[in-house]
Amino acid sequence: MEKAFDFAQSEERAQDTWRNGGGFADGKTSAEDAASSYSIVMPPPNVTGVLHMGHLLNNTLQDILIRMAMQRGAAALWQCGTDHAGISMQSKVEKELLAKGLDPKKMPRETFLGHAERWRDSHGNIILAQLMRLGVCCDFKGKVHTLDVDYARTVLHGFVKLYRRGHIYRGRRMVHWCPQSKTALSDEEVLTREIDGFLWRVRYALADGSGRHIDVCTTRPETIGGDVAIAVNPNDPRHGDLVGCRCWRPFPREQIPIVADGSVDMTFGTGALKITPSHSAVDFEIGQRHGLPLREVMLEDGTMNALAGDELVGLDRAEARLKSVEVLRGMGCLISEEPHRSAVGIGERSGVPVEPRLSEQWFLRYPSVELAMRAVEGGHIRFFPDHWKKTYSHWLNNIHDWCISRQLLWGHRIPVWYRRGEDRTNVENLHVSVDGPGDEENWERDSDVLDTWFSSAFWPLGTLGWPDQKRMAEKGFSKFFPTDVLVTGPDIIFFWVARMVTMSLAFLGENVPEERIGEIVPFRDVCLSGIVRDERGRKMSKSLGNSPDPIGLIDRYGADSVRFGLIAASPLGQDILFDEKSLELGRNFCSKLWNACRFRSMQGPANALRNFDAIAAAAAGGADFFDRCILDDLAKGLGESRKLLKSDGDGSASRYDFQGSLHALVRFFRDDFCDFYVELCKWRLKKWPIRKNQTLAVSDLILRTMLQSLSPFVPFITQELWQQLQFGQPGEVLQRVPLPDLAFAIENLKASPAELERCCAFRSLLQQLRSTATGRTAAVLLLEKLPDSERLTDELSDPLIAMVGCKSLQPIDRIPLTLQTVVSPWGRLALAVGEAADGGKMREELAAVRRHIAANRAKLDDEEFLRRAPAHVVDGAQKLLAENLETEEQLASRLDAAGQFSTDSAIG
RNA sequence: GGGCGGCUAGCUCAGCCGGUUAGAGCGCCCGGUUUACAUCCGGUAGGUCGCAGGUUCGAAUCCUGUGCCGCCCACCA
Repeated sequence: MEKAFDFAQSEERAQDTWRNGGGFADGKTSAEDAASSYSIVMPPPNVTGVLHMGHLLNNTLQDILIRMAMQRGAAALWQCGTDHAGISMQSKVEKELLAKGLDPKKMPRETFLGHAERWRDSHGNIILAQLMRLGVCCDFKGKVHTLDVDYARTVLHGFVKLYRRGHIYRGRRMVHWCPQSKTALSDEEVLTREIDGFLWRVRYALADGSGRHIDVCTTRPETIGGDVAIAVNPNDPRHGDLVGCRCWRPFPREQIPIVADGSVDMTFGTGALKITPSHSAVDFEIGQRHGLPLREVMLEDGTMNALAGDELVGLDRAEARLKSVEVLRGMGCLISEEPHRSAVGIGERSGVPVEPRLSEQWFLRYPSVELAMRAVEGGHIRFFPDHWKKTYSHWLNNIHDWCISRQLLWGHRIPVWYRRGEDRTNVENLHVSVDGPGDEENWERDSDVLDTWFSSAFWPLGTLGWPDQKRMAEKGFSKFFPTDVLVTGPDIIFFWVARMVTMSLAFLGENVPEERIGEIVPFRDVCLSGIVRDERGRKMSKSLGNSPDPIGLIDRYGADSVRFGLIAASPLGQDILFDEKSLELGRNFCSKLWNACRFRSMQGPANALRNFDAIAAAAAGGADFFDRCILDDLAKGLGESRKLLKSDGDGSASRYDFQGSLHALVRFFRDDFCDFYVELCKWRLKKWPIRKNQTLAVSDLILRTMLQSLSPFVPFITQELWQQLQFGQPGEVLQRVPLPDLAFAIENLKASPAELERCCAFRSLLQQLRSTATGRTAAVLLLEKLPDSERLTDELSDPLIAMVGCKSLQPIDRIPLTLQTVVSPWGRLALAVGEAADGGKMREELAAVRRHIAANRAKLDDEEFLRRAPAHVVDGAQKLLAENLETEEQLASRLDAAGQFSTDSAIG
């Protein structure tokens, strides 16, 4: 074997092996009928996107789960694909066209879509190719794009169904409008940000010629042209007499009424509110209540129209605000200007303030909301960490109808046709279907497309062929739905997770009784990973430049190290602070794994022993208690690892503790196997050749099992080593090799409780002796053989010496009292270090032990404790007390003797 | 204005349906290359578990209050 692990070469080789050997989770198994199935849908990345750290973490987690399922022999499907990403894709293409000197606004719909499709086809799969570098074994061949013909049919079908059930309707309502993208947005796509601005107090003169006036406070003077009234609270004594009067709008100068409305907050500003129904959702409602007209002063691109006043027309809304202040000041209507912080809606994609705008849109009244809540409350869908279900429920409890139409070109065009030249508001003139009206020439299709998130709400359904029975059968809908787990970020619980639940329940939930909700949810578990932040806790962003290039990291450290590092650094259910240093942990571990296997390969080939059971049999012959104990450790390590990362989909509580699960494997491998067992075996191999095969068989048993268990986490290096050590047939795909039944295989190798205790004692003995020996190479190990102790065999004395780190082992009749002794199976052991024992340190220890003794005695003297505490706790306290008393006695006598004996003379 | 999460060793975090003397990794410091690995091995030091009350024989863990830090939701113009 090579001296070091060459990840670049191994990655390529492993990919070949997986490609040729069915290494991807395409739902197929070698067995005719898999005993179980397991499925995950990958959150489809944006087709415009490039891989970022979040993808890396998220997909590593999914890959671990799916590989584990494959190892269990389950029919495992990991559906991947890409999302067409409506707004961001459209603006990207528009920008490219403008750069080429083409004006996207002036081209026909089809021309623009042609450009977009070409761009998508040439760049769209970059992100999946990048994911492949990470080693993910999703079903690349079965990838789905949300604009694929079949998937699009799913989406349109869903629309039509919901429309027919009365859940989708068209209406002229206030929506969030993005003047940059020139489309409506959903509530979720608008972020609220506190923005520092001003509050202007503006004077409106009464029209009765009395010289009286009413002042309003506003943050948006540019919309004054849209004012159609002033509203005051009917209970406000300051303005009560003005209700019913008319006043002058400053510009364009026109009389508007003063009305009374209970929703006006008397404590804010002057208690008078200017009513601009076309540009404020609240004002719109007030306007409706009072039968006020609408007066729109802004165009869809955010520039002011003629109604805004001669001074403002043509200006952008931001310029118009400044200008309007200037105009008001010139007119003497501006009473004051003070700094004011207010919450402003910002378009999630565009980053510009959105405008409330009245427009004709399609809305979805969410279906199955109640059921979606019950699905989670009843435990049919479980969140990890659990507390996210509160966020989910809170959102479902407070949702408004969803504006699903977008004034874009790129997306699923709404499957609605209007009879040409007829009144669109008349339902008679509407056609809603997936395939359109037969006589299309008489109809005109709705020009809007659907919100991208509307289409992704169908992801688990559509990728499995719903609602087409034939495609569902092909795709294995009955086998793979519901999916087992959804791994994603908590930031899209609203956007995606909750919406998928409502859709699945709505379409599959007809006539399903409550107890079977679990069969119609889109996924059983939702595992929310943290957000990857930089080492200082800041969100990674392009502008900060703190986001490393994932592919660059893979190039430099290797995919396994990146995966390992990310897992090792991500705490359970919290954001992860990414530091490149954590990748070094991964690299170091890979190196350790490589070297341990290299050491094994140096002892001779394992080629005769490809069969696990044969190895187990060879390991059993003549095994000593160290062999039995290391296998016991192995079983414990594996058990711990699996407990923390259960993914059987058997309904038992999983923890999705990836970090803990990996750590349990690493701990066993490094501490128990490499640093203890292998070190021990070095001498056994050297001094006792007759047991070589047996010893190597134990090693092989462990290495095989570890390679398999680690392979979901670090698939490349394990695949490479599996091949190099010839544990499997050439070309064998490691994730397809069934996990051995370890418990059964090592039945003959089970360590007895006594042996385990002895092994454990031996190791703690080593540790005690080492701490004394550290830094003292001249130390000599003393053995005081007791009458009933075992014989210390040659093959154990050498490793003992080596592992303690001393010079030699010397039998002695009586160990001096000054030395700390440990009891071993071969008698009492002590370390003579050639210098006087450290009395100061011993006195410290003695004081500590005495403190413990006092605390323990107090506890055991307390009758309440004895009466109320459970037996095992009392027993424990008693046992501890006894141990401490013994230690105290030993320490005391050593201290006592310290003055009388010198270690040098004892060795002589 | 509501809601959620965090506060444990220098750093990042476990432990939290109460029970022996609070753990890990990294870092620090000390010591080590005898045929896997210095990308390594061994060892030491380091914490009144944010704060204050309460419940209990017993609290990092449960309850109440409170302080910081972060996030999400919300139409005060």
